[in-house]
Amino acid sequence: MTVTLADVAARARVSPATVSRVLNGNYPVAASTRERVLRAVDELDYVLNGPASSLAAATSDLVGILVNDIADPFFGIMAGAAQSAIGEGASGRAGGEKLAVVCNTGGSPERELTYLTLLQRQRAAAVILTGGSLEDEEHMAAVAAKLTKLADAGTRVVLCGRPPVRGDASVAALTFDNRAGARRLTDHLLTLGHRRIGYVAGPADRTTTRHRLEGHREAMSAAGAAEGPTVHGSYDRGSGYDATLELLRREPSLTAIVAANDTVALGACAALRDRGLSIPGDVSVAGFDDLPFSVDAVPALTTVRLPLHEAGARAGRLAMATEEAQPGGIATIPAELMVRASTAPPRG
Amino acid sequence: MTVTLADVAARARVSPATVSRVLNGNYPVAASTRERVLRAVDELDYVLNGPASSLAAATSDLVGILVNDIADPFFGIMAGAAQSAIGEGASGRAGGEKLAVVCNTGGSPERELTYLTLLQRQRAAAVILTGGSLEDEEHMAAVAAKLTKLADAGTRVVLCGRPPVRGDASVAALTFDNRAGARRLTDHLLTLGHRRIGYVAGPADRTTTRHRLEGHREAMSAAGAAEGPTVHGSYDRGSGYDATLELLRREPSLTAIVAANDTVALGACAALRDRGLSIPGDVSVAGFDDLPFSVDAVPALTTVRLPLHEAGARAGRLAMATEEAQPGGIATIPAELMVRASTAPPRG
DNA sequence: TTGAAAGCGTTACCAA
DNA sequence: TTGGTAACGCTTTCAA
Repeated sequence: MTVTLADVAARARVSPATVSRVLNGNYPVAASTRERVLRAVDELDYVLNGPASSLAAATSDLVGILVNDIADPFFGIMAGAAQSAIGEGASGRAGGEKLAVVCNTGGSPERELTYLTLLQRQRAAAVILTGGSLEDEEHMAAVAAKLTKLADAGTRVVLCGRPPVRGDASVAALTFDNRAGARRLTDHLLTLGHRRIGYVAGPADRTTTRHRLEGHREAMSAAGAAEGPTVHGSYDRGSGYDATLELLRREPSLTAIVAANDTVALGACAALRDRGLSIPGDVSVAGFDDLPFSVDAVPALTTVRLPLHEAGARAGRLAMATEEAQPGGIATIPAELMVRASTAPPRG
Repeated sequence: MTVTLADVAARARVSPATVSRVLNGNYPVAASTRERVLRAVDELDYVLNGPASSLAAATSDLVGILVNDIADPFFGIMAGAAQSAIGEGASGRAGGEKLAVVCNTGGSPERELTYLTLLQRQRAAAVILTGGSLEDEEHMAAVAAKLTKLADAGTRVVLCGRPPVRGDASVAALTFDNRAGARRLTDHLLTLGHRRIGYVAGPADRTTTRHRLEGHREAMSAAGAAEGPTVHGSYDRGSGYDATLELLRREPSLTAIVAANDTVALGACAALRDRGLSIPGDVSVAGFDDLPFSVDAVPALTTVRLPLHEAGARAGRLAMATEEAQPGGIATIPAELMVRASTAPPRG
């Protein structure tokens, strides 16, 4: 029923081995032979059997990209960039096409492990984990073990925007300087004269949450400003909305709010509007990330710009083990403050 | 080096066949035997070899989800929902875990076909195509041929938010009523008294673009309103921004703008703000889709709500061939007008 | 440069 | 309920 390599070989009057070599382009094949084979492939409309190929070669052309929330543009941008980088490097087997697969963990540690197992089962060529990690000893150990096993089996592992795995030189990491970013974000508000600053944080048990909060506090104490109220929530808009209302309840005199990411910042803005407060007239808002809609949607939002495209592309290239490949290497992408719109100084 | 089924069998003192049966849960196995096998699996930390399994079973547990733009929350929501639906139906082989893989075509017809080939090569269990399709005879024929081939090979194919393939009863389709949605959106503005309405359309060669534009025009002519200016662009924010400026240039007296989707609508709002126009005081904006940030980000945006979650979940279930699976069936999800915030009537 | 043949690790059919 | 054993379709030495 289905066309196999043998059929193509018969039609081209060569051995299956030769067809395989033509398709993979790894071995020298006479030009005339190659052409005959390719014609046969075309005429028979032959499509390589991936599983069979992967079984024999002990590796597949699947590249897994794990994200915490596929509906969040933050991850979309990184995944898209990584995917492009992977596609460009096309040089593998059978046409060199890699299949970049985006896996949505939804922030659940179980699903994260499940996907890693699934990718391990598929003998994935590479795995890229994006975004912050859960700060749970047991889970981190489980993930670390899994990643080591993957790496040992020949799968390239890259962490992007997630802290490196201690003591594993086979896992490459690319991190964001969350602490410095949050510091600069807060510094900006302090420079404008704000002193009563509230903080909307992410989930308490995530690395990004902790690092950003630490950076914020460093800036506050360095400036001699009293630490304002902090409310934790998940990294989404609804959470930013609720947390902001809570901040205002605790401290009605706030003149600025720092949000753990842009999506949260949007929620904060919505809450402020609903409270009848103008932005940034009454309260200024600052957020992390670099989401495409933040500039337009929120006229006066200060944002730390994370080079998502670049990071994603770089992770993709690392995963493909090309020029930059340095397993075990740790590169940190510095947070770069960028005032996307002038946040106003406090009134009075 | 790596642990195989045979290793597990030896350790559990049973045959490989039995181990396979335990792992797949398809055949009756004595409870005591099962337990012995599972213990061995655990002790050896065995992970099934996916490619080998897929080769022997002639099918894999991969489910492909093609999206036009992974950074667009619209697709993220659909992909996430489909993925959940797929995960729930866990009943397949080897633990029943399906690997949902999201493939980003970037709207490129070539990449769309490439991904379909890749999924065909992987012997994917199902493929879900989301979003509008390019209206190009040649490309549509190529995709239709590919889909038919996939379906013939046992891959379930589902179209979600994309017009059905003519004459192929093996491909299930789930469509949005784009025409009626656009009509109701425009009707809403007309009812408020708007007469000078501009339209920001998507790319000229997409089905969604055409259907929505047709619905808009139907509403205009039915109300006896003169057709306003239309500008085409891609389905992103920057495009909405530019198109809006162009609309205002052509027709400074516009009192309302209809955008082909919410992302575009956000761009339109940004442009209006930059022009010093208040929304909806000077100009009202209406958009398609149901993006999570539209309500908060844009105070007065009228939106046609597409039941994305439901559609995605349903597509996922269709793909899994569970209760609703009706290959060849065509289900249409009606557009439902939902005023998310009161769009204002025109001034004067 | 090409061919022959031995795997690769599972599944599924046929017996027992 | 379990075991034996052909496939499954490709890759890759080893020879020629």
